[in-house]
Amino acid sequence: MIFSINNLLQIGFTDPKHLKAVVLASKDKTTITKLYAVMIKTNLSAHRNSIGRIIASYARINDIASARKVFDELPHRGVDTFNAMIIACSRKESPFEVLSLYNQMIRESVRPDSSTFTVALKACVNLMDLKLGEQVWHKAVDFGYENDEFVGSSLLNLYAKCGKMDKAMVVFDKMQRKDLVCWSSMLNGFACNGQPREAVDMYKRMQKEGIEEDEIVMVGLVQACANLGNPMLGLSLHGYLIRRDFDRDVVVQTSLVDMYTKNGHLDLAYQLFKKMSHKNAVSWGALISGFAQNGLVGNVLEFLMEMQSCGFEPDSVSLMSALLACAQIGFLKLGKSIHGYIVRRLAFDQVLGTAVIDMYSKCGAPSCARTLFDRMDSRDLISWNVIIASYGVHGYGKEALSLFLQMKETKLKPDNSTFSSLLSALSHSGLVEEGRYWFDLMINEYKIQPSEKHYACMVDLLARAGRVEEACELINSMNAEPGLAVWVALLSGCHNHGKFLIGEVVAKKVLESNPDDLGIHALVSNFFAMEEKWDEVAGVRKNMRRTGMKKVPGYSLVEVNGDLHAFLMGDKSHHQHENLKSMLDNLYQDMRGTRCLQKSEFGMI
DNA sequence: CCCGTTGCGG
Repeated sequence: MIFSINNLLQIGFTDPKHLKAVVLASKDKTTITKLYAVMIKTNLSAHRNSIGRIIASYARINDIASARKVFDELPHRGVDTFNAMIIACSRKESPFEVLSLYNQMIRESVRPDSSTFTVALKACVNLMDLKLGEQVWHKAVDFGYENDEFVGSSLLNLYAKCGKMDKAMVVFDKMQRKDLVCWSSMLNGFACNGQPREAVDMYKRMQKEGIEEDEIVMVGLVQACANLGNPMLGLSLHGYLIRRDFDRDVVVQTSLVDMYTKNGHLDLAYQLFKKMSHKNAVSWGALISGFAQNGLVGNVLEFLMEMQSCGFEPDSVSLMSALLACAQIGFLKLGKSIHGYIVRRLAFDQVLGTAVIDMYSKCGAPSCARTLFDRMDSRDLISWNVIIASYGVHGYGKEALSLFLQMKETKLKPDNSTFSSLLSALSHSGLVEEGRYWFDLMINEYKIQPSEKHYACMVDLLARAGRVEEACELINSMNAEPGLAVWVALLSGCHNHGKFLIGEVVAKKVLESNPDDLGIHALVSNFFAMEEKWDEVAGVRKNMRRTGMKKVPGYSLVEVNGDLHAFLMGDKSHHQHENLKSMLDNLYQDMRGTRCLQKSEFGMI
């Protein structure tokens, strides 16, 4: 039976059967308010969940304040009214309100049900509060919801989002009944926690048990494929998605675009993107960030403009990619205007602010970076890491250390990248003793196991200062087999300080790992040249020509009034080449004349 | 009522 609202408002309604039709039909505030007034007058308001439906109606039109008013005016609140209010707050993403209502229920001895616990757990996920979530779960068990699929999948999701896949796995295996959401929570959890192999295993297990998959499960699988670094697997998955007709979903398409860019197939990513009939801001973000991560700066800027012409204003994700692109090529002028746009149109928050600061640092304006860093409202771990790295790469080891000491005064705990930046800064400034001191403290006080990067920094630090033997001792103390970066740092030290005997062994080690970097081969070649071992030099040179090296040699890029000028080794194509060459010759003569030129005399920009 | 896409650092 269908009733029109006006009809019901006229005749009044006394039958609970009217409720569903009434509330479903109410789409504007005035009607809902009228309905509420009628309900209060009739005995219907006493009917189970009639008021809950009014609250839900207000929530549906996003008028939480009215919903709250109705809720607060009620003399007696049952589980359904509480749930309606809790779900309304959950839609609005107000986890604190959700949990406050949940606590109120417990206090007033209103028995929560499955949906109460489900939504309360989701609030804990939003807050990333594992401890609180586990408390809610224990309460759910007390009330007999241990085997509820909704509560169970929320718990799995809590563990997944907090990076506790081991705990999730224990719960999952003990679950008596699992719905599709439970499976996708696990699969997506593995995919998002850097365990793509386990995600694929989970999918295989699903197939073995005959579970019917959906788009959401497939998104997790695509993400796993993106991180597996197996482009062929990604291609065949895409084929499967087409055959199963799962490829028409925007989210599936966007995750495929992301997968292709992560696997280096930018052409396929763009082809797919072009074919998408509905693109959202996230799709644009995936495309732009994919090209930015692969260093294709021109495309990033082009897409950013195309995005605008399609009616999407640049958001924080696309601008972050644009800033990364500017940082890569030193495009200070564009970086500055993006900074301006962010201040005017968005917010200079922690994440965007840090990206801007990093951009200034990489574009050769470390003092701008520092000024912005000091002006930030709040700084997270990455902000500190960026500013410490900024001083390091510009050769200000002492300042990097001083900022590190300031960071120690905050609540933030330095992590392995903080120490990477610090040690690298100390290394480039020749602060050997400080480097040794903080390296030891990192291990003993901060309990951070030194990684390959840290060892490479330390070997660089010692070898650069000519303490090659000490560097060798450090390498011998390593648990794992040293990687290429360590040997290159050591060889560089041997080259600069004429350590023939050690260098020869190290050069062999470097060549053994078949580096695809031209610069490394050049270093080995230069080392042999210093030893006047011309046969070896010829061998390395021949090898360089024979095997196409992946990494192109370094080149300088200078921006003048918004125009970019690139200079490659031996490249004479610049229109002012002769002028530039004589200018550089003059500068070089001047510098040789000024014997004790200090770095600080260059000043900061 | 529970699960899905993009994003700052070495």
